[in-house]
Amino acid sequence: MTTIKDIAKLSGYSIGTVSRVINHNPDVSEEARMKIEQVIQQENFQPNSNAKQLKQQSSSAITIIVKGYENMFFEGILERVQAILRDSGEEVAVAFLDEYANEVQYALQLCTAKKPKGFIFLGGNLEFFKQDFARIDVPCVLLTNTAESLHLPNLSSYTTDDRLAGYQVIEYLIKAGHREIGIIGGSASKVGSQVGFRRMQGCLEAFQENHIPYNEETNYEPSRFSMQGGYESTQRLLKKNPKITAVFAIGDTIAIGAMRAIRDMGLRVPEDISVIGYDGIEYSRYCVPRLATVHQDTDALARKGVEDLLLRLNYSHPVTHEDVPFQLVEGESVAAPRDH
Amino acid sequence: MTTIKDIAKLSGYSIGTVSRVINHNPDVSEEARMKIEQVIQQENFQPNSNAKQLKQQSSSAITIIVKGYENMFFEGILERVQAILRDSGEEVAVAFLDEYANEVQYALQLCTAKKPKGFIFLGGNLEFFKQDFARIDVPCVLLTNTAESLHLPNLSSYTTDDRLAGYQVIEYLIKAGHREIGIIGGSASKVGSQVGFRRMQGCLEAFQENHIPYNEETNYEPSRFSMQGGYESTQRLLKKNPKITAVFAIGDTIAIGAMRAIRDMGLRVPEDISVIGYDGIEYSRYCVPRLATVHQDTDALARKGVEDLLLRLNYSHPVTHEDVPFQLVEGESVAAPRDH
DNA sequence: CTGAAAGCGCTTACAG
DNA sequence: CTGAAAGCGCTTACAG
Repeated sequence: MTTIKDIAKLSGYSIGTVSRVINHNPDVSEEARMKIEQVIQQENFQPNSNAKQLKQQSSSAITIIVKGYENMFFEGILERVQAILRDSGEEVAVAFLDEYANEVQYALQLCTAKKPKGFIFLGGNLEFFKQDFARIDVPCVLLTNTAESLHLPNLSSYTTDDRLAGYQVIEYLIKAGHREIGIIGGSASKVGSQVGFRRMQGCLEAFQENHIPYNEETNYEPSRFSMQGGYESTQRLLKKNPKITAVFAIGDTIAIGAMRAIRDMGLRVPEDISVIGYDGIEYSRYCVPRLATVHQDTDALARKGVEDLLLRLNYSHPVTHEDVPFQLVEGESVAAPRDH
Repeated sequence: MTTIKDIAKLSGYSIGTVSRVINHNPDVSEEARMKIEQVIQQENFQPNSNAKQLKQQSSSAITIIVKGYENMFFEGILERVQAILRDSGEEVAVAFLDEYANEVQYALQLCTAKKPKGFIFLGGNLEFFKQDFARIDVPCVLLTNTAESLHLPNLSSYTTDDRLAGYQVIEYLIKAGHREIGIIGGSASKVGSQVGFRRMQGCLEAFQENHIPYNEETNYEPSRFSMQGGYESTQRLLKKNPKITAVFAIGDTIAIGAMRAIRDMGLRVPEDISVIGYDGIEYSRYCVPRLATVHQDTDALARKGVEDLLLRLNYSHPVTHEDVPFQLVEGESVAAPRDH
């Protein structure tokens, strides 16, 4: 293996100077830089990251923490994030956690064990960030939730405007003629920091503004972000409230389960029950019927998140909190209710 | 941060002995071991992996290479593999590659750059392994393809018996009454080492044994492992051969695209065209109609692959090549052809 | 069974 | 602008 020593010998400079060239230290003569870079090129030299990290007392890996299994939406972002990071030459570690696990606690643990140089959270519960994030001292980015209100010094966040999107979904269903609308997904709305809470807030606003009654008891059912969760919750919801004509599943994965449940109850989508999802995963464009949904801009989320992290990793750059645009896709799964 | 030095001081032994305890070296007195382990416990000491790896000249990360994007089947395995590895305290890096990329070349690159201590390949082209794998000297496991015939000294493999499963799929369709069967997916069958080739082999055997004509020109269409690939290929296939009454998509993701394409051509599944997939992803149980498919045992694949790797990483353990059982799931997407 | 010591490949004050 | 040297935290012959 070629080491910095070889490069030093070959270039005629000391390893100190070679190290400076590698790390873009400005205190190197143009001449030395040229020569050393040429040798590095020619030898195809890669600095040993273990040695580097040992000195710098940190690991080279950026860790991506994904909340929830079988979450196709997050997996789409994950793939993008990983690809961009890889192209930037960064090492990427990935951890999948249960959607109810404490991701900040987990990150904290990793910090003492492996000292990653940064984190990207795919999904996150603000409550956990409020409690424990202060002890994390590496740059972090939260995707699909906003941490603006927390004012943490090393946490950026990028998200869809969930409140607005939730509002538009309900408005859309109301305009289609629905009055008895069910909502599925997320934990009980009291838990103010889970994904889905802001979506729910937007929904409530839309109900109020349109004077449509909404009763959490009869029109809401919590669900995990999974097909099975959606399946079971939908059955419970429609059993306890048979008047419902439209269902808003706050994740496409949930919506898939919902559509299957409706079908298994002998009803049809959208003729008997309309369904609208959230996320805009690829599958929403292929299922039968095509799913109405809120399409989140996976690409922008991934790109902005990574750019932000890289910037803050390498320079002193302020944290950012930004909404990325979304799009309500009409699909084929929403129709006017039967009676209208 | 507590280091091995602190533990040495606190326990009254030298750092050498502490290191031996950490690494389960048998040449340590019971007394020393007890005392040192107690101090490690009490201080919650984690050895610095960078220092360790620097000495041992390898990185601590096990790298998982996933071939193909939006491959829900691989993502299911990935999540399992990652979780098991994490519970074993291993660091896990992940790389998603295009399904046609050269994964061995990529692994080779990583070997010089980061020196991972092992690889798990999710999907792999045997051709690439044949060409370049010899230069990889860390333990590797290939999942969903068999490398038995390659006789590589550090490559185990676990897979479904694709040939047999392919055989059973065609047999099943024939028993259902189909004579004009289309196959979608994989590269041209000449490329003998891609996923899908062995599935195809099984299909051909079944056709022959049952004296059903099969013509690659008119009954086959290649496709990427993606919904869009499946969608487009199915349209091409059914246009060039309208007599087809059943389609075998060699991946569920492809099958999803196929079902959508059939629908968009004004036909119904399974009334007009039967569809059967491969993989048994979760979604196959939720789509409408439920997808007939070959259910691969994700869990066994993940578990056996990881166990094998860990064993070979920590002890001298021989490579293994094993088939895991599969199951043909009938679903709702296959029916007798119209004319029968 | 144990300790002292060399060394893994790098970075970074320090001195010049 | 450059080099010599210390040191990051660990492992592992070596000697005893």
